Amino acid sequence: MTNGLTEESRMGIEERKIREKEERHSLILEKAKELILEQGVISFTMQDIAKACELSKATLYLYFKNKDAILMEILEDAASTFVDYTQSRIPEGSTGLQAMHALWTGYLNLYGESQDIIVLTGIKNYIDPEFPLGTNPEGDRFSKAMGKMLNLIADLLRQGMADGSLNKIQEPERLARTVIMIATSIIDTVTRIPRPRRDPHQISMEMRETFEIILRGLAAEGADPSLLKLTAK
Amino acid sequence: MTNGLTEESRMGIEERKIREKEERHSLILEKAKELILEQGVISFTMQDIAKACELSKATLYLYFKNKDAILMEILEDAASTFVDYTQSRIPEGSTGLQAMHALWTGYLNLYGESQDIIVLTGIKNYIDPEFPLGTNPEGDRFSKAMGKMLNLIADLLRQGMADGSLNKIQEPERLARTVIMIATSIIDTVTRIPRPRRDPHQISMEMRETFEIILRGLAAEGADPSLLKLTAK
Amino acid sequence: MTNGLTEESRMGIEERKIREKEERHSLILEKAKELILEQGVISFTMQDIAKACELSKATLYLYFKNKDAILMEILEDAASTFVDYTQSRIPEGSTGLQAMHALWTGYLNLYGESQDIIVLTGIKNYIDPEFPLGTNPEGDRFSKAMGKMLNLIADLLRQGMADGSLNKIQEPERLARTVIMIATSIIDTVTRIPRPRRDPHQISMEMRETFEIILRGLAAEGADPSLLKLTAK
Amino acid sequence: MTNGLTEESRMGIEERKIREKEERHSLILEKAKELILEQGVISFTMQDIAKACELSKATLYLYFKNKDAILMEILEDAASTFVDYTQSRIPEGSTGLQAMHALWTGYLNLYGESQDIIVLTGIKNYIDPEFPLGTNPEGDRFSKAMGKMLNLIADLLRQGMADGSLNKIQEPERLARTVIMIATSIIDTVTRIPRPRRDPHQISMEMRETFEIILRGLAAEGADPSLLKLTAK
DNA sequence: TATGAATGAGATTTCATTCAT
DNA sequence: CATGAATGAAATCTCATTCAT
Repeated sequence: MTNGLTEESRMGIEERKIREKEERHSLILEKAKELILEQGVISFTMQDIAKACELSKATLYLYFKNKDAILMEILEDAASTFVDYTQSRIPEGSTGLQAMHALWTGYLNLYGESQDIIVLTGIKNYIDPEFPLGTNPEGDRFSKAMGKMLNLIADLLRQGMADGSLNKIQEPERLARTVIMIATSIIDTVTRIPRPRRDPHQISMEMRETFEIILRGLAAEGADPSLLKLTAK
Repeated sequence: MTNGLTEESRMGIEERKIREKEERHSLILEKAKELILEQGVISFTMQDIAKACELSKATLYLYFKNKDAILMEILEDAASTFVDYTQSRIPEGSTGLQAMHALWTGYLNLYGESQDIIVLTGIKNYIDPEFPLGTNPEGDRFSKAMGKMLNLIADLLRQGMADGSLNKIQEPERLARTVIMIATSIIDTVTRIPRPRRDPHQISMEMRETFEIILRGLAAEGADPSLLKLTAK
Repeated sequence: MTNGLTEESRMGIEERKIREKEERHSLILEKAKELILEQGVISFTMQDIAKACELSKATLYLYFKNKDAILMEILEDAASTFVDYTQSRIPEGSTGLQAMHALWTGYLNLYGESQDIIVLTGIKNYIDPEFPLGTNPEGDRFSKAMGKMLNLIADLLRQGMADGSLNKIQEPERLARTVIMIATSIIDTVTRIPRPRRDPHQISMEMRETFEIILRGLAAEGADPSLLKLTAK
Repeated sequence: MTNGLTEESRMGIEERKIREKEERHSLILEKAKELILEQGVISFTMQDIAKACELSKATLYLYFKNKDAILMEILEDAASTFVDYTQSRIPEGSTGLQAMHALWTGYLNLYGESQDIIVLTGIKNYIDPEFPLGTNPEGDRFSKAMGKMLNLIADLLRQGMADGSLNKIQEPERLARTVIMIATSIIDTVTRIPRPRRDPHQISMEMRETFEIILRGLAAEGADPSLLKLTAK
C-alpha cells in the first residue's frame, strides 16, 4: 500500500481509468466517423481527428496502432450495426425474397436514422480495396467484420434459392459478393459527395432504386410484386 | 533547300517527328494506364510514370498540362472506345432490351480483348468523385467524356420503355445514372486489385453476373429469357 | 503529482518549453533575416533556412504557415521597431521639420545599431511590390505593418505644413508615399548588395545624403540650417 | 561558285541575311521590353519571349548568350536613349540648375511619349542590383551603359556647384549616384505594377513630385523658383 | 540557321509516424 | 498517460539551358 489508498478506492481508480480509457477510445472513433462523413475518407488526416478530439496526434497512437486500425474499427462497428439491425428485422419463417426485402428496407431505415452507415463503404474501399473480389492477405480483422455481412446475405440467398423465391443464377456465396458490391456502389458514390452538397432525399431515392433493381434481378419469376417495391420506414 | 535535304526527305523528317511526338504521347498514356492498372489511381505519381517512360518528370509536362490532364485523356479515350464499340454493335431496329443486351455483351467482349476499359472507373472516381450523382462545376471536358456514355444509356432506356421491353420504373435520365453507377461498381473494385492478384476469369464472371442482375432488374415481365443471359463472344 | 515532479519543477518545464518554442521561433526569424541580408529576398528558400537552423523543412511549417508568413513577420517586426524607435525620439512640441529631422536621425542610428532594418524594404518589395503606389487587395496584415509607417510620416508632414516649417507642396498623405518611396530606394539597393561586399560606412553616408536631400526638398524657405544636416549618433 | 549564283546575287543574299539577323535581334529586344512592361521583370520568362517572337526558345540562344544578355542590352538601349534625349535638350550655356531642370523635364516628357523608359530601372535592379552603390565585377557592358548616365548627371552637378546654382553638399560623383538612386526609386515601384493597374496620370504626378524634391534638395539658396517647378511638355 | 525535345535542379507544401520528456 | 516537437519521404510543378537533327 505504498500510496496510502485502500483496496477499495484503488479499485475505484482502476475502474475509472479503464472507463476513461474506453471513453477516449470511443471518442476517437466517434469523431473519426464524423469527420469521414464530412470530408470523405481520403482527405481525413490524423491531424484532423486529433484536433476534433482535443488530443494530440501522438495520443491517438496510444489507442490505435495506426490510421488503418482506426478505420478498421469503425468499419467493424458499422458492419455489426447493420447486420444486427437487419437480422433482428427479418420475420421468423420468411422466404428468401421476403428476407431480402426486409434487408434492404432495413438498410434504408438505418440510413434514414443516421447516415453513419454510409461511411462503411468508403472505409471498406480504403482499407481493403479488393473486397469483395480479392482477399486481403493481412485482413483478418477486416474479413471478420465484413464476413458477417457476407454470411448474412449468402444465407438469405441460399434460403431463397431453396424455397423458390429467388432465382438460382449462381452459388449463393459468389452471388452474395456481387450483391454487396452493387449495394455498396451507391454508398461509395454518396460518401464522396461532401456533406454540404449531399441531398438526403435524392440519395434515399437513388438507394431505393438501386435496391429495387437488385431485388427484381434476383427474384424468381412470378414473385409477389409488393416484395419488389421498397418504401422507407 | 538550305540544308541539303530533298523536299522528300524533309517531308520524311517532318512526318517522323510528328509520329514520334504522337508515339511519346501514346507511350505516356499507355504507361500511365499500366501503372493505374497495376497500383490503382491513388498511388500513381508523376514520378512513377516518368520512370516507366524513361523520361524526366519535366518532359511529361511537355505533353500534358498536369496530372489531371493525363487522367482526363485516358478517361476520354476509354469512354469513347466503349461508346463507339458498343454503339456499333447494337443491331438496327433493336428493342430497348435487345440494345441493352448488346451493350453489356459489348462491355464483356471489350474487357476480354483488353482490360484497359477498367481503368475508366477508377479514374472517373478520382477526377469527379461525385459523378453521376453530383455535378462537377468545372468538369466540362469530364462531362463531355462521360456524357456520351450517359446519353447512350438513357437513349436505350427511353427506347425500351417506349417499346415495352423495359420496365417504366423511372425517368430514363435518372435511371441511366443508377445503371452507370452499378455497372461501374464492379470495375471500381477490379481497378483496386493489384494486377498480380487479379484473376481475369473470375472478374469476367463477376461482371457478367452483375450485368445480368441489371438486365433482369430492368426488363419488363415476360421478356425473352435469352435476352436475360449474357455470354462473352 | 502523477509524474513525481513538484509543482514548481513542472512549472519550470512548462516555462522552458514555452521559452524553447519562442526561441525556435526567433531562431527561424533570425536566420531568415541573416539569409536575406546575405543573399537577398529572391533567392532565399525554405531549404536554406531549414539548413541554417539545423531543422527539417517540415519543422518550419510548425512555426509558420508558409514562406510568406515568415517574411511578413520579419517585415512587421522591422516596421514596428522603426516606428517605435523613431516616435520615442521625437521631442515633445517639435515642429514638423524638427520631427522630420528626428525621424531620419533615428533611422540612421537604428541602422548603425543593427543593419536589420534594411531587410525591411527588400521584403516589402517582395510581398507587396506595388506599395506605396498601388494597393494590395489582400494585404491586410501587410498594410497594417506599413500603414503605421505611412501614418507616422503623414502626421509629421501635416504638422509641418501647419506650423510653417515644411513646404505645402502636396497633400500630406500623398507626399508621405513619395517620401517612403524615396527613403526605401536606398535601402532597396543596399539589400541587394551581398553582405561581404557591403561597406557599412559608405552606406551610412549614402543614407545620410539621401535623407538630407529629402529634408531640404521638403523644408520651407529659411529653415534653420542645422535642421537640414544629419549626423549619426 | 558551287551554287551557281553570281557574285552580285550572293552579296544580296549576304546582305539580306545580315539584315534579317539584325531584325530578329531587334524583334527579340522589342518583344522583351513589351513583356517586361506588361508583367514586370521578375515573372518574365524565356518561354514568354519566344512565344511573343514566334521563335523557339532555342533560337533565342543564337542571338543572345543567355537571359541576362537580353536584359543587359535592353538596359543599354534605354539608358542611351535617355542620355541622348536629355543631353540634346539642355540649352547651350545653362547653369547647373537649369540643366538639372531640363534633365527632369526630359525624363517626364520621355515617359509621356513612351513608357519604355521605366523598364530601365526594373532591369537595372535585376541585372546589377548593387548599382549605383557597389560595382558588379562582371558588369563591364552594364557599367558602360549606366556609366554614361552617371557621367551626365555628375557633370551637371559639377557645373552647378561651380556656377553656384547648386549646393555643394558632396562630391559630384558620389552625389550623382544618390540622385540616380532616388530617381529610379519611383520607376522601380512603377515597374512592379502590372500594366492593367498602372495609372499613367498618377505616375506622372508621382514622378514630378519626386523630381521636384530632388531639385529643391540640390538647389542653392535663393534659386529661381520657376526652376524648382516641373511641368510636363 | 532553327528548333523540338529533353532535362536537372529546385521550389513549396503535406502527412503519417516516432521519440524524448 | 499524454504530448509537443520533429522529420523523412513524397507530390506537383517551373524554368533556364542544352543538344541532336
